Amino acid sequence: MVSFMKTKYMKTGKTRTQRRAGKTRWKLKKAALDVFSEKGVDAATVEEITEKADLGKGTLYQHFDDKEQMVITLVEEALEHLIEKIRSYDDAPETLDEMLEHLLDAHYEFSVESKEEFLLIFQGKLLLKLESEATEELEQPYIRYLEEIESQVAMYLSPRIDPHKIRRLACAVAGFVFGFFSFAMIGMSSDEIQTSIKPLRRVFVRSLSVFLGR
Amino acid sequence: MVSFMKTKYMKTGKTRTQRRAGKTRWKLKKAALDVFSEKGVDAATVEEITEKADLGKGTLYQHFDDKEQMVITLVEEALEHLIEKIRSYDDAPETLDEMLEHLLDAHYEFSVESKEEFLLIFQGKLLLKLESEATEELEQPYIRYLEEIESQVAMYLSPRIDPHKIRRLACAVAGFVFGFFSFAMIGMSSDEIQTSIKPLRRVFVRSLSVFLGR
DNA sequence: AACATTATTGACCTTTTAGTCGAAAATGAC
DNA sequence: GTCATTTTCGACTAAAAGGTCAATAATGTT
Repeated sequence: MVSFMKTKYMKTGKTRTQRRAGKTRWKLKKAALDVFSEKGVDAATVEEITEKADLGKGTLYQHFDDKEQMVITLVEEALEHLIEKIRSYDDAPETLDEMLEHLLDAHYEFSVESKEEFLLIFQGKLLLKLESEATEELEQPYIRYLEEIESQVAMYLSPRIDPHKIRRLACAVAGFVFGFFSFAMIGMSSDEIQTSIKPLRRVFVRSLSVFLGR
Repeated sequence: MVSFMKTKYMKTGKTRTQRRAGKTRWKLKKAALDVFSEKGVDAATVEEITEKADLGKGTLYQHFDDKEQMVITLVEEALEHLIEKIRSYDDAPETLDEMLEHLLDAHYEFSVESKEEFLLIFQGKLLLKLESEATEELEQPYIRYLEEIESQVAMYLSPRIDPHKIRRLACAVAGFVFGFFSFAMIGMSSDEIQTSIKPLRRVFVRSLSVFLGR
């Protein structure tokens, strides 16, 4: 019988069994993220994931309903991380331009530091447009992400500005970043990408700023 | 025995049998494009395609080696169409700005007129980044597409301009367009997309133009 | 230690799907 | 019309992959 937690586990609130399960879940997510970003969500197989995680196949189904649920979980978390990145800055941007630059930088850094999650977000976005059962569940976190960008930008704008206009701006920022990198990965070396983003960022920011009527 | 073409077929150079086969191939491509853009390349099955084309399964394998080969063919054709769209304009752009605006317009119109091909191009680009056997064969047409943008733009620039800079510009144009629409499709109605692209286009063009040192 | 609970396992079952092939249909040549 | 050639067809095979579950291992409780 479980009754309630023994005193010796009060510190972490977790028994060893729970920690083991937690670690297993983590290993599964890590492996899945790797495989998804490497081969694509659809092409990835459950066995590849469990193999990479060095776990039995059944274990995955202990922790997740199915592959689709797993994708949703990972996309949600990835977008959460991206949002965190967007929210955190060393020193707060003082002008709209600075904020826009920060946004592009945050995306760029995220694409470098968390390449796997970046690729997953990109894939998930595509899945959204394609007929899929999970569309609604998957759409939610993307909306939240766009809203985060909007709210960050809105701070620098008159409250009377057309919300649609801000939405367009958010789409433009997200689209430009994801789109540019995706094309850049085809036609440019990673060095070139790095040196390219700086000057392009400046002009892009300038144009967005103008777009918002500054 | 076939010997050589009879006079009555000299006009088209095709017998009725050949025309039938040609039409069948066309129906297969059309159906595949629909299914690929609707459910995604990976999720699409061969039977869905032949079903939609109202043809037997074996027929597909008469015309294409396999699904992958089919994807490559369709992506190549789609990019060819996009390139044609880029090349054709009512009256030739006179300035760099006009050319850049034309480029964005061409992409936008293409995304509306040939939504299926647009989505396929988008998917193919993603496949490129993911581990895939067809990577090289698929990469080629995308490079050609980027080069087409570059050559269009180069006409308005001093020949001494850094080729890398033009490549960056091409990536930016392609990335912005594909990325923006992809995100716009999540967060905006198609009316909003349409009214959004105009003002964004102008400022984006302006900033690209500045980027090129004009 | 003995027993209860929870987590893990991988052989197994089932469904799906790519790809094949001999038969049938359509067309061409005479 | 008759026979050759090309195209189409769909039942069939084999392989792959998702998902299940009874057995096993690890941990928790007394």
